[in-house]
Amino acid sequence: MAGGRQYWLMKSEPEAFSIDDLARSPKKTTSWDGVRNYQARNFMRTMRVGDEVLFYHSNADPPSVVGIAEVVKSAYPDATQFDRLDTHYDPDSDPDQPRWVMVDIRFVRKFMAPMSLDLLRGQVGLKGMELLRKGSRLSVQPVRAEEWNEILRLERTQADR
DNA sequence: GCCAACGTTGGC
DNA sequence: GCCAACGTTGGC
Repeated sequence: MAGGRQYWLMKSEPEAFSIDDLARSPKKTTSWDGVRNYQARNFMRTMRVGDEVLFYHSNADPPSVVGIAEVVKSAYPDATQFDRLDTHYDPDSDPDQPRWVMVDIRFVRKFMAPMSLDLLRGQVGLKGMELLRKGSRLSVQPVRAEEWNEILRLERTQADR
Protein backbone atom coordinates (compact mmCIF):
# COMPACT_ATOMS: atom_id res chain seq x y z
CA MET A 1 0.00 0.00 0.00
CA ALA A 2 3.03 2.26 0.41
CA GLY A 3 2.84 5.19 -1.96
CA GLY A 4 -0.50 3.98 -3.29
CA ARG A 5 -3.47 6.24 -3.60
CA GLN A 6 -5.94 5.88 -0.78
CA TYR A 7 -9.68 6.28 -0.82
CA TRP A 8 -11.83 8.05 1.73
CA LEU A 9 -15.34 9.15 2.49
CA MET A 10 -16.16 12.49 4.09
CA LYS A 11 -19.54 13.49 5.42
CA SER A 12 -21.12 16.88 5.28
CA GLU A 13 -24.59 18.12 5.97
CA PRO A 14 -25.63 19.78 2.71
CA GLU A 15 -27.35 22.55 4.65
CA ALA A 16 -23.99 23.43 6.12
CA PHE A 17 -21.76 22.66 3.14
CA SER A 18 -22.87 20.75 0.07
CA ILE A 19 -20.98 19.38 -2.90
CA ASP A 20 -22.41 22.31 -4.88
CA ASP A 21 -20.85 24.65 -2.35
CA LEU A 22 -17.55 22.88 -2.94
CA ALA A 23 -17.92 23.21 -6.72
CA ARG A 24 -18.57 26.95 -6.29
CA SER A 25 -15.67 27.54 -3.91
CA PRO A 26 -12.58 29.45 -5.07
CA LYS A 27 -10.42 26.98 -7.01
CA LYS A 28 -13.19 24.49 -6.23
CA THR A 29 -11.26 23.89 -3.03
CA THR A 30 -12.07 24.08 0.64
CA SER A 31 -10.37 23.49 3.97
CA TRP A 32 -12.03 20.64 5.80
CA ASP A 33 -12.08 22.31 9.18
CA GLY A 34 -14.14 21.61 12.27
CA VAL A 35 -13.41 17.91 12.67
CA ARG A 36 -13.37 17.26 16.43
CA ASN A 37 -13.23 13.51 16.61
CA TYR A 38 -9.91 11.80 17.26
CA GLN A 39 -10.49 8.85 14.99
CA ALA A 40 -11.49 11.12 12.12
CA ARG A 41 -8.50 13.35 12.83
CA ASN A 42 -6.14 10.41 12.80
CA PHE A 43 -7.43 9.39 9.40
CA MET A 44 -6.95 12.93 8.09
CA ARG A 45 -3.35 12.84 9.28
CA THR A 46 -2.69 9.92 7.00
CA MET A 47 -4.25 11.52 3.91
CA ARG A 48 -1.94 12.31 1.05
CA VAL A 49 -2.22 14.67 -1.89
CA GLY A 50 -3.94 12.80 -4.69
CA ASP A 51 -6.06 10.61 -2.44
CA GLU A 52 -9.65 10.43 -3.61
CA VAL A 53 -12.72 11.17 -1.55
CA LEU A 54 -16.36 10.18 -1.75
CA PHE A 55 -18.44 13.20 -0.80
CA TYR A 56 -21.41 12.18 1.35
CA HIS A 57 -24.47 14.19 2.29
CA SER A 58 -25.62 13.30 5.80
CA ASN A 59 -28.92 14.48 7.26
CA ALA A 60 -30.09 14.74 3.68
CA ASP A 61 -33.15 13.34 1.96
CA PRO A 62 -32.11 10.77 1.11
CA PRO A 63 -28.63 10.51 2.69
CA SER A 64 -26.36 9.86 -0.30
CA VAL A 65 -22.91 9.73 -1.77
CA VAL A 66 -23.09 12.61 -4.21
CA GLY A 67 -19.73 12.89 -5.90
CA ILE A 68 -15.96 12.86 -5.76
CA ALA A 69 -13.30 15.18 -4.42
CA GLU A 70 -9.54 14.87 -4.10
CA VAL A 71 -7.04 15.77 -1.43
CA VAL A 72 -4.92 18.72 -2.55
CA LYS A 73 -3.21 19.52 0.74
CA SER A 74 -2.30 17.13 3.51
CA ALA A 75 -3.01 17.73 7.19
CA TYR A 76 -2.12 21.06 8.80
CA PRO A 77 -3.42 22.81 11.91
CA ASP A 78 -7.11 23.69 11.89
CA ALA A 79 -7.22 27.45 12.55
CA THR A 80 -10.74 27.33 14.02
CA GLN A 81 -9.50 25.57 17.16
CA PHE A 82 -7.84 28.82 18.28
CA ASP A 83 -10.68 31.14 17.34
CA ARG A 84 -12.72 31.99 20.41
CA LEU A 85 -15.62 33.08 18.27
CA ASP A 86 -15.76 29.89 16.26
CA THR A 87 -18.13 27.10 17.25
CA HIS A 88 -15.20 24.69 16.95
CA TYR A 89 -13.00 26.65 19.35
CA ASP A 90 -11.03 24.34 21.61
CA PRO A 91 -9.63 26.17 24.65
CA ASP A 92 -7.57 23.12 25.59
CA SER A 93 -5.62 22.97 22.35
CA ASP A 94 -2.01 24.13 22.70
CA PRO A 95 -0.87 26.42 19.85
CA ASP A 96 2.58 24.83 20.08
CA GLN A 97 1.01 21.43 19.66
CA PRO A 98 -2.31 21.88 17.88
CA ARG A 99 -4.76 19.13 18.64
CA TRP A 100 -6.86 19.38 15.47
CA VAL A 101 -5.95 19.33 11.82
CA MET A 102 -7.66 19.92 8.52
CA VAL A 103 -6.90 19.00 4.92
CA ASP A 104 -7.82 20.77 1.70
CA ILE A 105 -10.02 19.00 -0.80
CA ARG A 106 -10.96 19.98 -4.33
CA PHE A 107 -14.11 19.21 -6.26
CA VAL A 108 -13.64 16.54 -8.92
CA ARG A 109 -17.17 15.78 -10.08
CA LYS A 110 -20.72 15.33 -9.01
CA PHE A 111 -22.53 12.09 -9.76
CA MET A 112 -25.35 12.23 -12.30
CA ALA A 113 -27.61 10.85 -9.60
CA PRO A 114 -27.00 10.70 -5.86
CA MET A 115 -26.33 7.20 -4.60
CA SER A 116 -28.53 6.75 -1.59
CA LEU A 117 -27.84 4.62 1.46
CA ASP A 118 -30.67 2.35 0.36
CA LEU A 119 -29.07 1.79 -3.02
CA LEU A 120 -25.67 1.15 -1.47
CA ARG A 121 -27.10 -1.27 1.06
CA GLY A 122 -28.38 -3.36 -1.82
CA GLN A 123 -24.87 -4.05 -3.08
CA VAL A 124 -23.30 -7.31 -1.97
CA GLY A 125 -19.85 -5.86 -2.58
CA LEU A 126 -20.44 -3.11 -0.04
CA LYS A 127 -21.49 -5.34 2.85
CA GLY A 128 -18.51 -4.37 4.99
CA MET A 129 -18.50 -0.68 4.24
CA GLU A 130 -18.08 1.50 7.32
CA LEU A 131 -20.73 3.93 6.11
CA LEU A 132 -23.35 1.18 6.12
CA ARG A 133 -22.57 -0.12 9.58
CA LYS A 134 -25.41 0.45 12.01
CA GLY A 135 -24.61 3.33 14.29
CA SER A 136 -21.65 4.46 12.19
CA ARG A 137 -20.96 8.12 12.91
CA LEU A 138 -17.40 8.54 11.75
CA SER A 139 -17.29 11.66 9.57
CA VAL A 140 -13.97 10.81 7.92
CA GLN A 141 -13.50 7.18 7.04
CA PRO A 142 -11.35 5.00 4.82
CA VAL A 143 -12.90 3.26 1.81
CA ARG A 144 -11.46 0.02 0.49
CA ALA A 145 -10.34 -0.06 -3.15
CA GLU A 146 -12.93 -2.77 -3.85
CA GLU A 147 -15.64 -0.58 -2.36
CA TRP A 148 -14.49 2.42 -4.34
CA ASN A 149 -14.54 0.41 -7.55
CA GLU A 150 -17.94 -1.03 -6.74
CA ILE A 151 -19.40 2.41 -6.23
CA LEU A 152 -17.98 3.74 -9.50
CA ARG A 153 -19.29 0.65 -11.27
CA LEU A 154 -22.68 1.28 -9.72
CA GLU A 155 -22.54 4.87 -10.87
CA ARG A 156 -22.04 3.75 -14.46
CA THR A 157 -24.98 1.36 -14.31
CA GLN A 158 -27.13 4.17 -12.89
CA ALA A 159 -26.03 6.50 -15.67
CA ASP A 160 -26.97 3.92 -18.31
CA ARG A 161 -30.63 3.92 -17.41
C1' DG B 1 -9.60 2.34 35.80
C1' DC B 2 -14.63 2.16 36.05
C1' DC B 3 -18.79 3.77 34.62
C1' DA B 4 -22.86 6.92 34.85
C1' DA B 5 -24.24 11.04 32.92
C1' DC B 6 -24.22 13.81 29.23
C1' DG B 7 -23.77 15.61 24.50
C1' DT B 8 -23.68 14.58 19.60
C1' DT B 9 -24.51 12.27 15.23
C1' DG B 10 -27.47 11.00 11.89
C1' DG B 11 -30.97 7.63 10.06
C1' DC B 12 -35.64 7.21 10.22
C1' DG C 1 -39.10 14.76 16.66
C1' DC C 2 -37.38 10.29 18.22
C1' DC C 3 -33.86 7.60 19.67
C1' DA C 4 -29.88 4.18 19.01
C1' DA C 5 -25.27 4.32 19.00
C1' DC C 6 -21.83 6.23 19.85
C1' DG C 7 -17.60 9.49 22.17
C1' DT C 8 -16.32 12.36 26.06
C1' DT C 9 -16.20 13.92 30.75
C1' DG C 10 -15.54 13.67 35.44
C1' DG C 11 -16.53 11.77 40.10
C1' DC C 12 -15.00 8.14 42.67
